Amino acid sequence: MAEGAKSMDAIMALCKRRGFIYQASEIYGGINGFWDYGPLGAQLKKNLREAWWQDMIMNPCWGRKGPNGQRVRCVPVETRIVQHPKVWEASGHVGGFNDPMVDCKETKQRYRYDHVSVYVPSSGDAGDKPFFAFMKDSPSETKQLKKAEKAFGQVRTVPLTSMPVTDFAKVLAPDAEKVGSLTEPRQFNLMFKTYIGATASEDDKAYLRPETAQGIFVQFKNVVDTTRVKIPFGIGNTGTSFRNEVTPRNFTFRSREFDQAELEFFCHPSESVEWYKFWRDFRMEWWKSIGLAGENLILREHEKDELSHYSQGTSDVEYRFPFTAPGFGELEGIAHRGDYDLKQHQEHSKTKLQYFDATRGELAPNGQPKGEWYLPHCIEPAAGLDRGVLALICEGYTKDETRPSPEFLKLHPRLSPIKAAVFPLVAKDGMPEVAEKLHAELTEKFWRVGMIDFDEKQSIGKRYARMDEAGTPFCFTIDGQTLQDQTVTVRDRDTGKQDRIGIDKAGQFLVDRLGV
RNA sequence: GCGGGUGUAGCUCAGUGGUAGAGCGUCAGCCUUCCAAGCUGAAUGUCGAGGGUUCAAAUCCCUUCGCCCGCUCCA
Repeated sequence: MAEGAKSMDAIMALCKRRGFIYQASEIYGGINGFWDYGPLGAQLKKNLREAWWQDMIMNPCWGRKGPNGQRVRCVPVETRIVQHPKVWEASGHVGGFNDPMVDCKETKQRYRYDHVSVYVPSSGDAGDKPFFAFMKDSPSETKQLKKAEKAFGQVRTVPLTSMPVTDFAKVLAPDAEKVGSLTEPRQFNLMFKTYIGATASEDDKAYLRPETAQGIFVQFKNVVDTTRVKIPFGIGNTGTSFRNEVTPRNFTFRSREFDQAELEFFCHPSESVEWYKFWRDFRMEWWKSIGLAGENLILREHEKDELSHYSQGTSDVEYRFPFTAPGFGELEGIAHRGDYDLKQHQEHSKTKLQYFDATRGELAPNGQPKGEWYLPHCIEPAAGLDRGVLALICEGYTKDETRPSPEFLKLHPRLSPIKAAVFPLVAKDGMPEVAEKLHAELTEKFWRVGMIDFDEKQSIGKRYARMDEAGTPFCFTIDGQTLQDQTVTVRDRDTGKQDRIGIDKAGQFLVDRLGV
């Protein structure tokens, strides 16, 4: 790698040191899979969410036109973490959110239940001999085949799922020496359970949502009926989701509680593939625009055999995190979901979710279209905000031993929690007073988008270094010359270079660079 | 869930049975006219937690929790 491998330990240390990310409940020993944001992290994440909201909902795709030649239109919703339990039955999360696994008690291997195959005798009766389990395309396949042929002669292959669990006692696991080491299949349901009502019983069972998207589908009809939206249009939803990950890992990357920013874009089936490509490309461009430009970001189109049965295309925006390198980790999935979700909810809720499109259908005698009822197809760009924050921090984290401040965070000015800092070069000769005035002025102007810092303590070098670690892009310094000609120096975080500008131009300088 | 590693100040770590330490950071004062500079001083510790052995445990034993890595899995 050109810039050398970044150390995740160093990044995590900086995150804590500067107040970006803390372990949740740390003073109680921490809690696996949960992370809190400190002052700078909270602001950074808010800025990321805001950027998403602005560029997806308020001014979708920066005002550009979609494949239909018109401006992209999107509206927001905010739906609840707890929904009717049937929502998750309809969505498929209750049934198949995770695959059952079987464990081998002898080898401690874990296998996906539906991936294990078994050699059985063609005759069907194994007598007192074992069944030989194996994993396709693994060494166990040929090894077990030899044993099975020796035992039975003619063999055939059946999936483990077709065998009664009571027969597991006779199964020789793929890499085991003794028979009967496989546990019964265990269902891992990743959904958090909760109970509604103060006298909670099993009958009151509900779930914390595993994704925000379903809230959109469930309210699709209300949005169409009440807000004069016309297809094609999108509905955005952001918020917290929960998944009981088997293995929370890699800092905040796989957390059990995390925030998503999801858009469901509804369109006519005939235009869905074009919209899919449009969103896929825009979402990639968007991540680049906020600072993930470079070879660490890729758009990966799923292979045909990776696609869900209903999908005509899915791609992931993936970032090369230090812990995934040389591989990549998913930041966002852009999926063509067809009409799968609306159809599911239509069936389960017995509520008509079809859309009446007055611009389509045959022409009536008066020349107007008769209209067409259809279930819209849906394009789903679903981003992980915590993963986004982590990617921004990893990408921004830079180590350069030749600098006076060897560690710094190259955050895009639009995302940086502290937008600028104001320093008196020394805390005397009237400089603090001038600096405080500028600080107040800039705060007044920029508090909506981020913090403006003021610091007069210690040496100027330490103050620059602190701001470098916080990812603050610009520092204004009041010096002796300021008092004579009303100019200040502005220092660039990434280059350390300084320019001198009029003190009255500082605000405009930031406006030009913050993307506000 | 399994295996390996690890846990001492905000951070990085030293401390192998006998008074809890260092560097950096932080804070205060002095100094200082541009890059973690210098001087002086200060604060900060359930030694991850619980139990055991011992006259005495950060140190030995058991249990447990968190984090990191691998397996597995996955957005």
